[in-house]
Amino acid sequence: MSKSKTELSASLEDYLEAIFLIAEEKGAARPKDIADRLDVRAASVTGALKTLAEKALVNYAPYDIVTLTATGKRIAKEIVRKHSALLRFFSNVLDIPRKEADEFACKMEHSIPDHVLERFIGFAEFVEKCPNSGAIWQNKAKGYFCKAQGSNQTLCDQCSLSE
Amino acid sequence: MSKSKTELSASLEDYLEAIFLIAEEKGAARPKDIADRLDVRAASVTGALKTLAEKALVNYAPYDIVTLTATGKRIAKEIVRKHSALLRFFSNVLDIPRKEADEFACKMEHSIPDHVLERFIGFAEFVEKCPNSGAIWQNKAKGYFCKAQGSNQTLCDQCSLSE
DNA sequence: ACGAAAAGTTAGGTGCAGCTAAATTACTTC
DNA sequence: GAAGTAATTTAGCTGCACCTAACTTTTCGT
Repeated sequence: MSKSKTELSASLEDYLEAIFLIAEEKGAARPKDIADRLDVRAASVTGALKTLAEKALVNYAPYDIVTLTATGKRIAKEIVRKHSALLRFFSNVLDIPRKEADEFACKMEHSIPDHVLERFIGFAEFVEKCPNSGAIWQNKAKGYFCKAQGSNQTLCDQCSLSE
Repeated sequence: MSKSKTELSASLEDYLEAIFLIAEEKGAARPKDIADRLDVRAASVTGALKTLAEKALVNYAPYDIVTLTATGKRIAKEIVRKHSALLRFFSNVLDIPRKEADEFACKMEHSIPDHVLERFIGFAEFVEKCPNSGAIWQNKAKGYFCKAQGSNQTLCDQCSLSE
């Protein structure tokens, strides 16, 4: 028995995620698509697919189209969820440019504990839903982060940042 | 010339950081201390030290004490700065338990872009310094994250979360 | 339907970062 | 100062994740 333990490396998680997203976009995932998306060579994809097949996360047959098993799909969705949540936080709360936010989310998604993820999500929801605190926050944050465009207006009247 | 490019792996950055912190705590870093701190075997430390010495980041001589070069120290401080900033954010803003916050900071510190780091820092400063928005935020956050201890009081009167 | 081009696979290689086991050096302590 | 113990290093191995080069299979255009 070869480690049925579902402990995936960051790399294998990337493959799973890529397969899932490609399948969503264009129906089915072919090795070439995966290679392009992950910016690796086709040979590397073959290797990864074999490993994932051993773990029963993808259905793989040589020269055939790649699909996720039920388990594989479940795990892929988990990863996508993390990615999306992080992206949302970086974009909406920290106001990081999309591309950069996406890249960093990609790195973090493999190591973030569930527990911490929930906090990120809660935080983003709070900032988005709370028009008072959220708005103050975002404006202050931008003013603070980017003094160039900073107006002097004090949105938060008790705030020591409004010097 | 063997890659004077200062592109360090996450692993090597961990060694650098460990050496720096050990040196701060107890004056000098010995391989054993490093091994204990990073939870690797002594033999692995020797290997890493040789690599770091090649890159002129540590002063290494067999059986001698390990010190950082000026460059090594500069880089180590950068890493520590990132680690501290992330830890602060996770602890003070997201209210993650210390240990977990520390572990996750340890993973993120190697891949976070400067740009993003500054946002985290600004965010933490804002929440800490702004007694109005900050306090509302934190209380709502706790209430939101942890319904078990959630009182019904509405700190933010325009907030749609206070249902 | 056949031949070229594209896609996929295989075989074998690299670098990294860890490991064990065995040898060496340094440190105690009597 | 000799002996035992602890620390360190060396040598060689493993697994991972990528790569290139060469081969095989599939697909497509005419």
